[in-house]
Amino acid sequence: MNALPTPPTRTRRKDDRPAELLQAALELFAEKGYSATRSEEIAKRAGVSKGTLFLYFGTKEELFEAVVKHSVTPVLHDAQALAKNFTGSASELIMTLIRLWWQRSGSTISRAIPNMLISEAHHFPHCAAYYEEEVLVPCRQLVYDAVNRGVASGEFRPVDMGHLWLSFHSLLTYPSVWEKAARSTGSVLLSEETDMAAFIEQHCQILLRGLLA
Amino acid sequence: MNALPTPPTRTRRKDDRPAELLQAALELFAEKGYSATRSEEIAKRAGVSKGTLFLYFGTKEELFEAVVKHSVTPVLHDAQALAKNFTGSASELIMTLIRLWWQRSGSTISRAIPNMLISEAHHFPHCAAYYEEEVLVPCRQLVYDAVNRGVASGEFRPVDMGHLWLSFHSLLTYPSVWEKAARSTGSVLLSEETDMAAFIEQHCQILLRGLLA
Amino acid sequence: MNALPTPPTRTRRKDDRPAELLQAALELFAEKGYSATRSEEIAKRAGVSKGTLFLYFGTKEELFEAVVKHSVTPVLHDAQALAKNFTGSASELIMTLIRLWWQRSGSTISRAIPNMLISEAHHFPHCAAYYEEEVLVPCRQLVYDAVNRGVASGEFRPVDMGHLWLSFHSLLTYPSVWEKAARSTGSVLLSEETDMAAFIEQHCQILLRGLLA
Amino acid sequence: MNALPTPPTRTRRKDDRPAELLQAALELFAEKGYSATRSEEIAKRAGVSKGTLFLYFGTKEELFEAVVKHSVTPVLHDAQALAKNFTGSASELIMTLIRLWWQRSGSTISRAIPNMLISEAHHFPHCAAYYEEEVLVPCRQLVYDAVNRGVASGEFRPVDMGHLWLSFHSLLTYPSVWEKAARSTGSVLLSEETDMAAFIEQHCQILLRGLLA
DNA sequence: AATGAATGAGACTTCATTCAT
DNA sequence: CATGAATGAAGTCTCATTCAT
Repeated sequence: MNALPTPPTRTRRKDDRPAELLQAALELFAEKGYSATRSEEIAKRAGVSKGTLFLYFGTKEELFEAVVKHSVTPVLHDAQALAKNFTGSASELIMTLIRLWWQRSGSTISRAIPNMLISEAHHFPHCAAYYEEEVLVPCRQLVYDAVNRGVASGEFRPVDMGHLWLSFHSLLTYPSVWEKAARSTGSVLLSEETDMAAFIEQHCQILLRGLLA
Repeated sequence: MNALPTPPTRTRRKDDRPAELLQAALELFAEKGYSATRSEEIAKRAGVSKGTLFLYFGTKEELFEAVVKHSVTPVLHDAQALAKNFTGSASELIMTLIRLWWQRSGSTISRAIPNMLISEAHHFPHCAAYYEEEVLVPCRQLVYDAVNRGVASGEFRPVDMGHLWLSFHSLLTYPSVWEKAARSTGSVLLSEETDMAAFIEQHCQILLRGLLA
Repeated sequence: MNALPTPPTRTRRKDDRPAELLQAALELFAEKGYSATRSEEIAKRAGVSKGTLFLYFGTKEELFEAVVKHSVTPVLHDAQALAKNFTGSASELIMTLIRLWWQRSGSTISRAIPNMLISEAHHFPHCAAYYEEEVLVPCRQLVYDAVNRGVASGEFRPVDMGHLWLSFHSLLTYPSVWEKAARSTGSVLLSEETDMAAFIEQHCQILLRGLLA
Repeated sequence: MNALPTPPTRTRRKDDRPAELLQAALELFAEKGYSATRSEEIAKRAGVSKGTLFLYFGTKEELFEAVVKHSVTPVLHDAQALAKNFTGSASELIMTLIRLWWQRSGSTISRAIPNMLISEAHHFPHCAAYYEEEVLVPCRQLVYDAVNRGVASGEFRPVDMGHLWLSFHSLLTYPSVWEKAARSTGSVLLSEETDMAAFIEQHCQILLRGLLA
């Protein structure tokens, strides 16, 4: 009754703002896509005014690029480090990488990014190119190396590597697609209740089993 | 003054208008996505004026819905008919269905539809719901029936059917994603030269092999 | 009382619109300058909506450029034609040219253009460059030729031609400056009632007299 | 703890702030015009923060007004003093006044002011009115008195004084116009290399000669 | 039926000014 | 006094849709 919550007067929080804006932007981009999200909405969700957003990120496009880098880069680096030191079988390496990706990206809100990058690439051509070169190429390399190790050891039968990369790309991409589909229709088939983790697990196991020599 | 007796053959007849508009719309939607395609462009490609477009389809959204129905329904019906009369093994049935889908949809311009429906669903909520109920649900049923047949006959090991449907949904969806990605960035990894037919073939074989008992 | 003026419903006047918009734009630019004039205002004065303006001129900048060309080019061409065929003395030629400029430009609303081009050049760099090359250079040439003729015939004493061009440039420019000054303050000194034609006449006569050998 | 006995020489003293801000503002206004100059830029050039600028001058408009007064008033006062005590001919008085103006204003950065006042008057209506009353009116009086003296002594022929004032107003105004034109386009005709002092000299001599009886 | 000129809501971005620290 | 983070009004341009012809 008498304790009004802190009145939302202009607070100065220079250090926290970027992260707050990034988070708000990621959430809204994930919910509605890039172009359907209005800048002002992002600002409002971050608790600041429209102007403040543009104080930290000069352009909607720049903001998006920051969201992508912030969300994607650390996971990729960790995956590369993990692969470098891995000692188990090829199947185990692949499953471990997929699980890492799932925990850090696929199961989080940032899973929305890949499909957004694809569907709305014309809004941020620079970022799309960056993603291609700095994210997708290294990812493919990880897949190549892991599968080649398995083929060399006789664990896997030989397959076309270019096409196999697409199999994994499709996997990496799918939660993004699934989320948007489930979110935008009140989809029963693709409901939020789906246990995506279990799907990923089963799908990978089928794939790996199908690769065995 | 002297009207020619033979009416000019091949003259644009108004009966063809809807189909021509549908075709133009499909092409442009596939190239650039729904919202990036301007109504006027569609009209121009169909050789009519902007006003005429809205004469046949009251709304851009309605037009899109018509495009979807026009492209998707016949394929689905043929697939259902095929499955009903199929006599071979479960693996063979699945491969045959996938190949039918590939020939009639995945390899044609209409493959762009699924991802568009997902990415831009907020522009046509009604159509997205229609697609869910009238297309995805029957598709899933086809997968269920085929796989169940295989499990029953001992050809496949038992797996979670809900998750397996997602494996197939991801496959049905992927060419759409791939095309947009390859198109919008000058992607090397996802280049237009990729032999998608071969990828589909290999991917399915890995999946089916991974399902074997 | 009972005859309401024609209701301003959407009229289609494709042919007249550009000229109407050009006129409205010139008036407002002259009143308030380029950047202080809002696009919507121009549209409103021309009796159309904001969107219509951009239908005919893709950009505010383009509109301005059209205004400039429309206003300036014909006068320059006529002046060049006049000079080519002129047979009287150098003083007479100069007075005739100045009077032509005054009647067709200096005394009309388009006199506002020169100073606008100077003061707000950063808003339309392309147009400023065009004006320099296509208008100012030819103007200077007219002055050069006329004065040189006078010097050659012994009518004028020799003076520095570069500086003399500035004397004329300052004259060509001044009504633009004067108008804006008189308009923006309720200036008594530079009041609208000033007889600019008489000023021009006197100023030129002083200059020409000062040039006599 | 141990305060140095000699206070740091040349330290920025707050007494200098206004003058430093005024100088920075004049420079930037001269370079880019009033509205194209951002407040923050002025502050930065003066070595203070945006907030401090508004501490000394409550408004951008007030700042501009201070710049104008600071630049213009002293020169006017000196010119008035000079005229009062002058003993030579009318032509000599006029040339002397013009040279004073040139040295103290026309050849310095503050020459940018007159055209700015005219072109962007709508941003500072109050200042424009002040300038009219406190600067232009006295200036005209100086011209009137000087020329009348010449006419009375038989040195000049009689001319319309109102129009003659415009001749001088155009001269006082022109360097401002010329500078902006030369600066904003890479003008060849109005290049920075022009010897404006020589132009002024020649132009005045032509005018005075044209006035001789 | 067909046309295409006209409409106007809506989105991004700038920048003078305020105010908590 | 000084700072600079925060604000929000204002302006340009796009494009689906309407409607006079």
